[in-house]
Amino acid sequence: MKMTTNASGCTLTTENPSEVGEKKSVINPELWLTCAGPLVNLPVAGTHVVYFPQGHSEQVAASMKKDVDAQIPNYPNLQSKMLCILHSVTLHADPETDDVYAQMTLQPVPSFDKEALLRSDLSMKVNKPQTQFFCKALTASDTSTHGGFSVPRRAAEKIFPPLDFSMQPPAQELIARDLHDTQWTFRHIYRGQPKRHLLTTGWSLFVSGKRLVAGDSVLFIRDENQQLLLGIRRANRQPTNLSSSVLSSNSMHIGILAAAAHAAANNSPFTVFYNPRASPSEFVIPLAKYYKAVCGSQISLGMRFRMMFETEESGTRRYMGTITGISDLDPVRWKNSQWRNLQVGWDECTGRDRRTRVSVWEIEPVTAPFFICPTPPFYRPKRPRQPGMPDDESAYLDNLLDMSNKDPGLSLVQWMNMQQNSSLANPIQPNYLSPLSGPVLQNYGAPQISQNNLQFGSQRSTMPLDPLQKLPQAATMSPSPLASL
Amino acid sequence: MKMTTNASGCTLTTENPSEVGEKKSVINPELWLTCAGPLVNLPVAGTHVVYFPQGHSEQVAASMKKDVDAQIPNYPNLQSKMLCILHSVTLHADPETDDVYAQMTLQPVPSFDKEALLRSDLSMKVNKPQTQFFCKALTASDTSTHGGFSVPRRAAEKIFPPLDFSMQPPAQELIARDLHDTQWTFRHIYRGQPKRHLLTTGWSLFVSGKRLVAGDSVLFIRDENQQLLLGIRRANRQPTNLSSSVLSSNSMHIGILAAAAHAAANNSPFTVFYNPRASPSEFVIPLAKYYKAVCGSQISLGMRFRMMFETEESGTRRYMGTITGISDLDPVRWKNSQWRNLQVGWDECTGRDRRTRVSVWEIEPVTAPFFICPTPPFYRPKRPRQPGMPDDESAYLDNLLDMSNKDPGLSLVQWMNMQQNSSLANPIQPNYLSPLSGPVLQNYGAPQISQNNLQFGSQRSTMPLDPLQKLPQAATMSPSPLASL
DNA sequence: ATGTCGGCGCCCCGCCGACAA
DNA sequence: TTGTCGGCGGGGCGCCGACAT
Repeated sequence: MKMTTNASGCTLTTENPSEVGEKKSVINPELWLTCAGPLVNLPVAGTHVVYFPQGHSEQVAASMKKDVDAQIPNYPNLQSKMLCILHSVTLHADPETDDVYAQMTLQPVPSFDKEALLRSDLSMKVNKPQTQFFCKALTASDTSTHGGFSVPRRAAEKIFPPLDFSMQPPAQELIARDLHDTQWTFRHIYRGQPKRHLLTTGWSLFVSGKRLVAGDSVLFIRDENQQLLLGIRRANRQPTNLSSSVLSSNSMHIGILAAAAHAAANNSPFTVFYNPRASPSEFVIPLAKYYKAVCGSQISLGMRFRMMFETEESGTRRYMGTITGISDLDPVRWKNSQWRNLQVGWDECTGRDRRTRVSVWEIEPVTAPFFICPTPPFYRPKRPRQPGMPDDESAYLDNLLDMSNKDPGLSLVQWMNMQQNSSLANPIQPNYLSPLSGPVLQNYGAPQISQNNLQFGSQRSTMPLDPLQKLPQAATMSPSPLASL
Repeated sequence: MKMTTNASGCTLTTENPSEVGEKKSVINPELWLTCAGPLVNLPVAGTHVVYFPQGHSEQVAASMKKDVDAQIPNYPNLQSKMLCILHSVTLHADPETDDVYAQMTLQPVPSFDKEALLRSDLSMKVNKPQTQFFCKALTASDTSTHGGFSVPRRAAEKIFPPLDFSMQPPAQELIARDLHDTQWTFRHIYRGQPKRHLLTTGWSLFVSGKRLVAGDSVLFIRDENQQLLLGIRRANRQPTNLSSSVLSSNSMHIGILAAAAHAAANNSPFTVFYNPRASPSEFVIPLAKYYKAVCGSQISLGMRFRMMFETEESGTRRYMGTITGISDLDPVRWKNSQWRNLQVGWDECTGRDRRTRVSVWEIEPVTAPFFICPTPPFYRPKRPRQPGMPDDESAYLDNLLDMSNKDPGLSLVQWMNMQQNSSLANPIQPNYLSPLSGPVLQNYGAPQISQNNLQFGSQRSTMPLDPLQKLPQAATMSPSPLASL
């Protein structure tokens, strides 16, 4: 198994040749991430994550273009979320379609400690190397057999090696490798009236080889060795495998739930696949991201927030929205789940995916104006929190713990209670509770928390020692209540 | 849902447009069966079948090119076989690869009666319409862009409409439809020196459209309306979906077992997919086929048998073999399962698939010579059974019941006991037990059998009325023991 | 009987600048 | 700045019979 070590010292397992067969190539992580899109943030191997079976099931439903309707057995011991150690993350690309996906090995753990939270938070900072790239949606001319590919001027100047403009016309041979390490060669020429950058010879082979059509996107990046890499993103989000021909949609959903339930009961490892472009929402969330979102924010009806969306050109853009409801997405199967339990409205059209439900860790709360939120419980004169603004890292971490130790805002218990008890009639009047009880992270005496049924995962098995961490057995903290409370 | 009724009055559900999407075409059953191969025998909707989760799991493993190795939770209440009603059979073809597969809806039932057995036996006789067809493996010349398709002389004369030989050269336009009802047109010409049948114009579009390579096969059939249909069979049995990118192999296996266990516990319907060309063995067996094989034959070490194999040209051929062992394929997970529990050796090379393990219903026992089988328990002077020989139907059915009522040979209980108790040291000496007890089918007083744990499926739930059958509630018979005895 | 190849006609792939949006 | 098109040259697709097996 090949490991790459990034700047932070965290390891990212990229490919397991023994499992994929004779394939010897290693997926380039930068290229994989660029293909996955600007919003995808893979958790780092060795850190703690929160796994949502409901979201996992949702991704399969999206891949199959089918609802989760059929009768699926209840797994009463299966939580709506599971605290896990992420043992490995391997990057893959479908050899037929070039669709990127990740394979993650998770192992449920009953609780986490301070260091795990710190490590998770640290890992979130170093995940995305900001590689130089460009991404263009293919036009009808680009994909027709009549001609080549028209390269946007800025893109060519930023990514491609500089041309020798003493030549007439200036031209060079470009060699780029895709996710499977296949080489593609193109003739890059600067000609025409007015002058423009074009890819000619070799381009049609690429289009037909990848079966690209107008609307699909192609992207080029330069890695740290100045090597040219290229990837594709298909436009039509229609699932190719309408019916799986191997397993019924029902069996797939059952398989996911049963595998998770079995792993939870035995604290044993299990494997999931994450397809970034199949479904809009991630279902394996870094612990720190989850923790900060759930413990660090007040969620209330009428609350204003911002959220990131992907633009056509693979950029990001924030849209403003308002929380219009807090309710279970599936009150029958997943009661009191935090998975997409916020109903939202948007100030403007958010493009293709009009999401009406999001999870709390997907949004950035905006400090409410005084007439809506007269006593902001998060107001700190000395260190105001600006969600979404990059801070000095040490200050940020300090802030994270500071928040937990001194001013946790709503505890999770309060928040969950609020969810259950609040009447959702008035969308303007905020109906959160003011912070009353002590901070969660000060509860170092774990037993009483355990009695209160506040642990992640299964209660009947004792916590196995995490093989990846040799931490002193400090006090464990369990700030999250069970959804089945 | 479109239903077609064949000669016997049995219905075969062919396609469910609402589930596949906007696709309105109905899969032609004859074409589907021809593509599936001569050995495939689909059970008929409305009849009883025996479902083997182990075989189902095996097919998924073959599709994924992966062993069933990972830790899979035990389902102690899941039998190695389940008696089911087959509610529906819908035929499908992968839109990308044209691979044929069938979707079956099964519902566990605890027992069956005499009429169910008769209906199952009847349904086996009417399944295969012997359509006229030809099948040719494509040569390098057939698939190259240099030329067209060379049609074997006999094939063209048998399947294609006759040419007008007054023309110079004789030629016509052929229109054939594939499994998706897509029309393909070819120029059929009789020319060259020596004269031969060729498909020219249109052929290369077909080859590139289906992505055929040398070694793949193409087949043409004429349906009852004299319409030309065509299908393909790919040569390389390498699974296209090496890694599923949606579900881990482990979750798939768990999904199969959990779905079957849930259905068995609740006597509720569940759905399976059967890929005829992914794995060599069927895992949904008509009840009568299973019953005749298990109750109608003696199985012993050293026993001689014949078995059908598919030839290169989509024909059938029998190979002779010897039973060299009787043992569990998976003694840990599937103890005392009848799934491929016979180890066999072959007299000659059986071609590509050298199967070393088969199930008893896959073979045709050959009456052993006297020096090996001194007291053949099946010897009936008045009506000797000739396995594999087509009999008069009424006589055959009579024989089936006759056998059950008067001379069942080994009862299943005896046979299972034999499996467990026999020492397998001597491969020549037959070590079966001689028939001792009375016939199973005479045990009409079901309760005592139920006490002996001889029922299919779950015991705790009562048998739900089969909605497809309005049979008089005759006495039920339960000849099969549980594998977990 | 049929797989492969040389010959060769012509279609269309693909490179070019001219426009226009 | 860049999407589309007419022009047009040449490579290869594809039809033919000649062989060989």
